[in-house]
Amino acid sequence: MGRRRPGTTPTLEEVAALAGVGRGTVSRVVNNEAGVKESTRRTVQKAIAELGYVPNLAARSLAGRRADAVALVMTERDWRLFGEPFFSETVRAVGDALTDTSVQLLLTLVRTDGERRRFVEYARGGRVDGVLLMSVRAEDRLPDMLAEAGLPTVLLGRRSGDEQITYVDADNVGGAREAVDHLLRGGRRSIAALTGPLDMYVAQCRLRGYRQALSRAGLAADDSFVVEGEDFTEAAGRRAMTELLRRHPEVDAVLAASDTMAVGALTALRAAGRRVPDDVAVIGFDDFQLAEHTDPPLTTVRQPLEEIGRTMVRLLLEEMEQPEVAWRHVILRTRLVVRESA
Amino acid sequence: MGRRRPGTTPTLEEVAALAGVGRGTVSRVVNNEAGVKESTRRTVQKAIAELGYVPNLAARSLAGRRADAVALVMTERDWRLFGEPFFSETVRAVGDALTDTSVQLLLTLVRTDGERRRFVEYARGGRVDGVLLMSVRAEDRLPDMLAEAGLPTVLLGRRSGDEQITYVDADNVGGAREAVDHLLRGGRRSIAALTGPLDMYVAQCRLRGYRQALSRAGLAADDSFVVEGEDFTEAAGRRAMTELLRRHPEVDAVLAASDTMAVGALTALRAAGRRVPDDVAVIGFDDFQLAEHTDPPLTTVRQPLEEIGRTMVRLLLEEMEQPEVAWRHVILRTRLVVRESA
DNA sequence: ATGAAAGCGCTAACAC
DNA sequence: GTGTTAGCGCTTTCAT
Repeated sequence: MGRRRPGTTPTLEEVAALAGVGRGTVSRVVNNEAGVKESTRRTVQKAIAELGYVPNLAARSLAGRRADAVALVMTERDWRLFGEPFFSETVRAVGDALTDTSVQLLLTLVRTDGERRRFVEYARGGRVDGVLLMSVRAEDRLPDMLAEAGLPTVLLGRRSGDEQITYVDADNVGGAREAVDHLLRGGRRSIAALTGPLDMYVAQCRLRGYRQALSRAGLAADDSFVVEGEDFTEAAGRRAMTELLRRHPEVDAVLAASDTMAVGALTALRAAGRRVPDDVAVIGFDDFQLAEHTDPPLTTVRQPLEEIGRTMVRLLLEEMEQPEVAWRHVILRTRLVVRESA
Repeated sequence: MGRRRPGTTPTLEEVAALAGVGRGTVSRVVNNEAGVKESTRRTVQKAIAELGYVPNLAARSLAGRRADAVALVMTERDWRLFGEPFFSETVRAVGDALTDTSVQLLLTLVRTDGERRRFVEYARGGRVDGVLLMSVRAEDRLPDMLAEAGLPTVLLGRRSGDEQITYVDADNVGGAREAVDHLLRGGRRSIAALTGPLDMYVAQCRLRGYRQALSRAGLAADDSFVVEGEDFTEAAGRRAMTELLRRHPEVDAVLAASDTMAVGALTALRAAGRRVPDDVAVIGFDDFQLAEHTDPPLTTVRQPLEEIGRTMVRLLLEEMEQPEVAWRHVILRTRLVVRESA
């Protein structure tokens, strides 16, 4: 709408008049529906081109069809995190999954409660057909507000063990367990975990996998080998590793809750004069550029972000078609990417 | 609208019925218009709350009002760049500038021509009131397509010297000149420039500033001291610096076209056994975390991103009100942030 | 101050 | 096949 000069945007009706057909026919042509004589179709298309007609999307949604747009929402107080590879990779994956559709992807960043309210109004207002949410904290009510409004909603990750909304998640428990198994096989015995903030379910899961691996190997649990990071950043990893070295100088392996944390851990280890990986092995969860550009290269637990994005989109589109399904959960396998220094 | 169960979303009419007033009155209350008796207003508000009424935005836009949304578009083939601090900082700045409005910010990423087309349809379809564009290449027609459609459009940066669309830009020429002046004052004489891709106007401007400073100081221009990077990334900076050292081992100062490039240059310099800044001084354009976390800290030419974002939003909102203005240009001053090692 | 009525541009159901 | 018609939910005159 804006203040577009009236007349600038021709309507369906004007196209119909120029083509000498009814509005219904034009509508059919525009929406590529079958059942229009080829010759009329061409006449209409010429009229459309001549007038530079573009459908008014507001009218279209109002008339009962879909908005042809979905929102991908990031709920982070700190927008700098939005520069993290995890986010940009996810956005890319979701965008890729939508390229062949006519669905417009709308990225929205929700920081405050005010923005939360505004977004709910926007979404409930029927401007999107569905919502994808990433990085949702356990206490965030946004997903419930959307779901209650009857909006198809899909989460990346879950807020707790009994999430009542459709989500796609990586097998964080299994991934962490596998990583620790790998360390154990390598002969490591003093294995520590630098976790993410434990009010996030994803961090809890990874910690659980770590503990499972140790207990299955018959090793005693020692929580002094677990240090909680305040977030998943490099700085948090550095601080956590420093604290860990203070407690346990004898540590010979570390599982970090993210690849950025792992890089932070490396820094702290080097500052303490430790050699990696001969002296201390480091495995990071997640796997982006950072892990590749690290020297020595990090072994990582890779999340299938590409597939996570694709799956989220698939579930969302399906949910838009079949509202009778209450919710579904999909867990994707992680993959251990071993990078041993030569 | 999705497949929202009918009746889930009450309409204005139902609110009016419950409150025992006309639809017009409810509309006025919802939009906070004056001229409604305080008692009626309260009655209506109670009905709204009771029904959980939320205005249908499609209907609202259709009825002639604004969409109450603006899009911030990134046109980058490579979405990884979207993780660059320049982008996230700009997004943050624009978001901040919009927090106190009822305007929803929609971030969209446009990579291919297909996505370009889809976005234009979306925007022309009246789902946004205006468009902010960042990182537009010289040959990109998207801004023109939008402007021709009568959509208020504001660019961050310009595509050429005679941009015919409203834009906000930093004083790239002045910033580069100031940086080189600073190097000259420090006694440097063999000053090189690692530029961005020269098909981008911003890169041309920074190169021009570099040349101006040298020529004003009476130094001969020597283009073998200029190396063009393929983009603004760290890798490009590393490669450009390596090439430069091959050509001119005697170089004693470098102006890099971005802070990430500057970091890349540092790496290359160190690999070549050069000491920074005693031996070679480095100044980066732009200024984010990287510059701070670099050792030694980089001197940088800081762009006022906060103010750029604010100004873009202001211009866009104004343009939405006054379509009679053809276009406006705003250039903001940069600031040299000197960080000398102790 | 408030109700009634006329669209906004489109889709979909129904006639022909 | 194609034209006609009835809304979708809201804003906005225009009466009252």
